[in-house]
Amino acid sequence: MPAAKEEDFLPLRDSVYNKLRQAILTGELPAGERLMEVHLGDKLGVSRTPIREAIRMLELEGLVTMIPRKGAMVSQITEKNMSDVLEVRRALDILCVQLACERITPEGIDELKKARDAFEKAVDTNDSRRIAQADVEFHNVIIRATGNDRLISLEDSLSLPMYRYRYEYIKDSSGHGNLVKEHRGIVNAIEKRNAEAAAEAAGEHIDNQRRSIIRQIRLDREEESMNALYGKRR
Amino acid sequence: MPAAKEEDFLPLRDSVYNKLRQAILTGELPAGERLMEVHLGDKLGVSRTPIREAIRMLELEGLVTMIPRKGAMVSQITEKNMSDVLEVRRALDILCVQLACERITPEGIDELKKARDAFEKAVDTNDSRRIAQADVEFHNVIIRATGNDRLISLEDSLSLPMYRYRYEYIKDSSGHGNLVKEHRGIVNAIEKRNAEAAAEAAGEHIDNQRRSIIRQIRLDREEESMNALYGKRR
DNA sequence: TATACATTTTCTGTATACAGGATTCAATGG
DNA sequence: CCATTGAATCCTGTATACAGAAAATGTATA
Repeated sequence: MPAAKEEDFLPLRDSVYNKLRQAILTGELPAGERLMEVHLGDKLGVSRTPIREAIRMLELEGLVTMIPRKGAMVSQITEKNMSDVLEVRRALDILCVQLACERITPEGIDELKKARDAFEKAVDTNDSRRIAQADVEFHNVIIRATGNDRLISLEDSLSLPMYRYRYEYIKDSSGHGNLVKEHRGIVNAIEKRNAEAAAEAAGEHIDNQRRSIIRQIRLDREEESMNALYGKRR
Repeated sequence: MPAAKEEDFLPLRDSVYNKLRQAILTGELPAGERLMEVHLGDKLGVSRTPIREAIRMLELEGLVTMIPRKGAMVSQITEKNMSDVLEVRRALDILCVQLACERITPEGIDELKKARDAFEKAVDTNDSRRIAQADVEFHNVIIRATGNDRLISLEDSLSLPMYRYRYEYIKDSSGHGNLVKEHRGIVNAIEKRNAEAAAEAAGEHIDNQRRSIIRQIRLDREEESMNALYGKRR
């Protein structure tokens, strides 16, 4: 046998879950959109059963809201909501770098530096999509270095809701070199295993992110109310 | 109409979810137990559909583990696992008290003091069940005072896995008055809105909890291997 | 006795059927 | 012209049916 190729079986519910998740995060399914089971079913070519199970999962993650006997809808993103998530993420991101300082292996440090360099290269290209991807990978290296599985999965699900604002955030920050500077600071602190400095750098990093995202939400809301004024509500 | 009595409709899936959750946390469904859909179905008098949806939710919470095409089982509690959860909870508990210092209202402080007193009274009775309940309520007051909905629901789901050890932990600590002392420290710090002191007190509180739980897990494991030695495996 | 293979059983995964609550819209009465 | 009611429709909640994978069991052969 060439390699471990077993267990590549993916239940439909998971495939549906991923697709819906993606659609919500990219805005293809906008906030407030109703998720009707039959409709989604024939759009995705599956029956209601996997759809329902996927919705149950999205519900527990907070991406969709259920009203009994009424149905599911894409959760509204409010400033409060996002602010709550960011508050939690701030604490967990700091925990991540602190743990990374204790536990990262030499290979982990190499990996981290590679991720940092890849990120800087991506910034040079000015390709938002690539920058975003490199940014995610950078953070993933740190998160994995904690070795804490629960933390890994929590970070994953708490990052989700803000993916919609990622591009704007990157456009905001990458031009000024802020992101690059912040990443360097984090890497340096972790390499020296200086938990305090790492915590500070990570805290600043997410505070900047918060500012950018909150500003974006306010812009969106403004635009929305303008549209409403001009009767552009669909 | 006498009062708002609407929306007391609870889908079966939620009822099943609660029952299974309870059964897992009380140990009625021990770790490793397979959750078979038809079996649970006729035990609870419902069809497979609500069972499956409840299992999807428990899975995302980490209480059950799925193996594709094999089925679901109650998640094994390992020391690593619990340690991961406690590590995250430590960060979040500290965040809770810090936020509470900023945001708690005068009424919140009253409520907190009441919860503290109720807890002390419960300790006097030496009734573990009652102590546990008062302890949960005490923490809930603090958590609610943060006003952060995401934090509230996360704390809820992160507390779950350790409910199994709660009684032992309380027997460990309440005798020595540790718990009472720690709670007092937390209340004092929050009342003075001294975030730093509150953080320290909360950190110590959960560190003690951790010690007790880890010790308990090791005891359990020892006992288990003894049973295995004597052929008491079922 | 042990091993390999066929068979049967037992579950999960997925689709579909059926019942009842909610919503809509039009007809009717004020 | 507006409010009310009732039927038609839509959609969720729940049950059930069917197909295929995995495990268990049994059987034959070395």
